[in-house]
Amino acid sequence: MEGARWLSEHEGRAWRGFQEMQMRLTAEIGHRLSARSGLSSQDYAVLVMLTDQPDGRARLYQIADALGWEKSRLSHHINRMEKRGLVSKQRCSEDGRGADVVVTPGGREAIEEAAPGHVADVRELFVERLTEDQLESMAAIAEAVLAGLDELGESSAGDPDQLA
Amino acid sequence: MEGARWLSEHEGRAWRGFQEMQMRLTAEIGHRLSARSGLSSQDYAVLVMLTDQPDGRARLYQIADALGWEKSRLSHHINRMEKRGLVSKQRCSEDGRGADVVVTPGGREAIEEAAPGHVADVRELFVERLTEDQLESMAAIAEAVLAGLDELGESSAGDPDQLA
DNA sequence: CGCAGCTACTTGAAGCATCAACAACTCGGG
DNA sequence: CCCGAGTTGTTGATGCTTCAAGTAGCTGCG
Repeated sequence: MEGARWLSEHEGRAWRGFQEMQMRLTAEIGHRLSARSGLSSQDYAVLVMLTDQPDGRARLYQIADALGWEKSRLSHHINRMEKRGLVSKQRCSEDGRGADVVVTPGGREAIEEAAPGHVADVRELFVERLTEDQLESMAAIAEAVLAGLDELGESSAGDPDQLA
Repeated sequence: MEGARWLSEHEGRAWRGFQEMQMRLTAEIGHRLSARSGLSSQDYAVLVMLTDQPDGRARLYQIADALGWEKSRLSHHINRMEKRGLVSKQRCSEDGRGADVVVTPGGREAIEEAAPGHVADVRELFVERLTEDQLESMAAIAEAVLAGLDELGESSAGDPDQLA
């Protein structure tokens, strides 16, 4: 604890504030979502991604990329969603190893029912709490931090090991 | 999707930015922490809380309150940390049902070794990416949102169900 | 005292996330 | 054509989180 520069009062307030907001806000919003619709935030994210596609279908790797998830996590999750009838999987034309994921009518209904309430929660707990300037700031802050994260894996390809 | 007011471009940028920043930043920082020190963010949070106490000890419910965790989660987690030698549990004087959690020397060493690198990561990936004004904004934003969340459970006690 | 109800913590089951290993396929060079 | 290398997805083990139920000790009221 000697050599490193600690966080100043100012910096600490921002960082701890971010952390606590992050935990409590996502917890509350996720809890409300699943209480009302039976969908977890993860289910919701997958369904949004799929219903954004014109044909309601996407390859696993496309979903994983869009959501920033690991392949294995998605594979497990899609299996669970399939058991609940929200999506179905089909061996892919064109590429014999791949699989297409398709929203089922039930999945579409679930998200269409869930979305308005979810947006209302985001409004109530986040958007309405902030001024125009603060919303603008939040977007800029996220952009700056994400740009920093993007720089990391940039030089030597993807994110794995970096071997020289 | 009809009755509810959707998010404007402006609002959506702030919300989605927050979400993505949240996911990627906490993932990266947590990953670095555990790669270097073998401590998860959760371990780290528990150890910080304990080493903040003058005697390095606290009751389970105090830790749970400070961290905003559920009792059961903490109980499981402390058991795992105990197996790894980071903390130890003692039946409590003064209250026969309770248990005190105490940092072990090993736990203290682990966090003292982990802290400088962790702070450096927070600096590199968060603090240094932002201007003074943005740090100030971030703190104010968190405060505003957290105040909103605090109002929720305020009227009829804790956070459970709300029955009237 | 006796008992109801509270608080503090534990437990077990089920779902979810992560990691490492693997199987199946495609693609490009010889 | 064949082989090696990369891509796509699956699987199983392990650890973590949540939920509901349970145990044990405290507190207060008749």
